[in-house]
Amino acid sequence: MLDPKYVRSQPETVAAALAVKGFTLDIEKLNQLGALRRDLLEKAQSLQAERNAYAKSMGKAIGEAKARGDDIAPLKEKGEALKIAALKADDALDAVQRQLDDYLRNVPNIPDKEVPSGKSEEDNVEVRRWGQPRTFDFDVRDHVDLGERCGLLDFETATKITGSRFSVMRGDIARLHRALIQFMLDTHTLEHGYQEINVPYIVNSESLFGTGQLPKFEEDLFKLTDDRDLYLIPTAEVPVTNVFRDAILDATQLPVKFACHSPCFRSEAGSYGKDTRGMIRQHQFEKVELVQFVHPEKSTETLEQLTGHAELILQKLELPYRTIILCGGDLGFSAARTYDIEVWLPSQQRYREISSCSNFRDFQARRMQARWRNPETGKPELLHTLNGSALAVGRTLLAVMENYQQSDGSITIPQVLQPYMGDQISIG
RNA sequence: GGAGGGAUGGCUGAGCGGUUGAAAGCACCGGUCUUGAAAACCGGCGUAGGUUAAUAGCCUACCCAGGGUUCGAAUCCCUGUCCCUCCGCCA
Repeated sequence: MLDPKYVRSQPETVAAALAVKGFTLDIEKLNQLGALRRDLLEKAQSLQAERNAYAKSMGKAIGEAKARGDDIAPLKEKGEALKIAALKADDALDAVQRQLDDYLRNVPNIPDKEVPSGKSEEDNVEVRRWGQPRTFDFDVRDHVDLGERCGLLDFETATKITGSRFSVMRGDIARLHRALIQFMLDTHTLEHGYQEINVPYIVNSESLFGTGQLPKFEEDLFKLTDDRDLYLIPTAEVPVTNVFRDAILDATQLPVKFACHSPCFRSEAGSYGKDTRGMIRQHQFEKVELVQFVHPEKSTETLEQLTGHAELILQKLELPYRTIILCGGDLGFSAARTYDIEVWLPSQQRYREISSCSNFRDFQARRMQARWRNPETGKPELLHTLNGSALAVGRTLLAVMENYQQSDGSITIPQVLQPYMGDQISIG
């Protein structure tokens, strides 16, 4: 959520910034509701003050009246009238406040100044490229063919068990998948100073509101049908970021850096017919996620570091990639700036997204009330939150399969993964 | 699943219908004292919103959350959430 005070005081500036994201801020509506709210608030508060003062005076008055044997009913009458007036004023205020909240909760984060303008992914800007796509002297297979050939990647069985957009992995492919997870977690915990964390894969709606998936994007989620208001996580970002919901951290604790492996569940409603082949877009996939909580002045540089941590995984795996900065129109609801990392897929002859690293500034922190105590002021202030995939495991697996395939359909295991595979060097 | 007991400020913990935004202790900050520190003593010390030039005052809300009773609720009632103890079941 944006700071309501900031929106109120600089509506034109906010509106201009949000336009980059393709969002039209209804200044008229905000001004109107804001002015109305202020009037109603003042009215409600002064009525309440009157009511409180009267109630306070009543303690003594009733005692005295009783001592004299007087009827106390007349004394209560005025109190009753004040109560009714105050409740009425509260109701009027609540109605306006709710409208204002509903509106503000659905306003996206303001993009950084450096974010390029643009409507869609066409307008994203490449910032760097690493590695040279390999040239093959044979016809490349995609991961589906490669998996079928060794019999260890099976989409048909998954369809039988559950439905479309699921997969079954067996044997060395399942092991390679697991090796990738171990490798990623070890790299981030041992080399980049992240603490490994394991969290629930089912979360409540408050957590989803905190990170910004709710209220706007409920259709992307799997919701449990019992009456407990729970959802499967679409990303570990949700439980891990909410670790510090309603918390006040000490300045000495910062930065907090978590690395989390988890499955992710996405309904993929609205992506029918898109990436239907293979494991690019699945309802269930696994991911190693990095999450950081930092001092507000550090988040800009932290995003660069965090993106670098994700890139290093691809470098160690020797997979060619490029990094792009998302344009305003492609930027997510909660993000102020996002870098996507795209890995080279020989079967598609193009780069495909394998990681997304974002700075949310105080947007999520405000929704979650995740704060730190500033020693300079002694006051709690909002943190900045960031996260990034490092990496999406399923997509990394298929990138390894395709980039490391041999003419006979076997797959060479990248050097850094061999220790995690019992020094095995090839699959199939 | 059954039977009980809880939830109060950064922490511990009183209060159980009216001068309680909340005793007391700890922690923290400022001061006195001291060569320095500790101890002792004095003072301060929640968050959010409104008003305001103001981080000054004043006002409002908040004692798990949401409803209710009452002129008046941290205190009484209802619902929910979470925690604890015992029994049962269970990976």
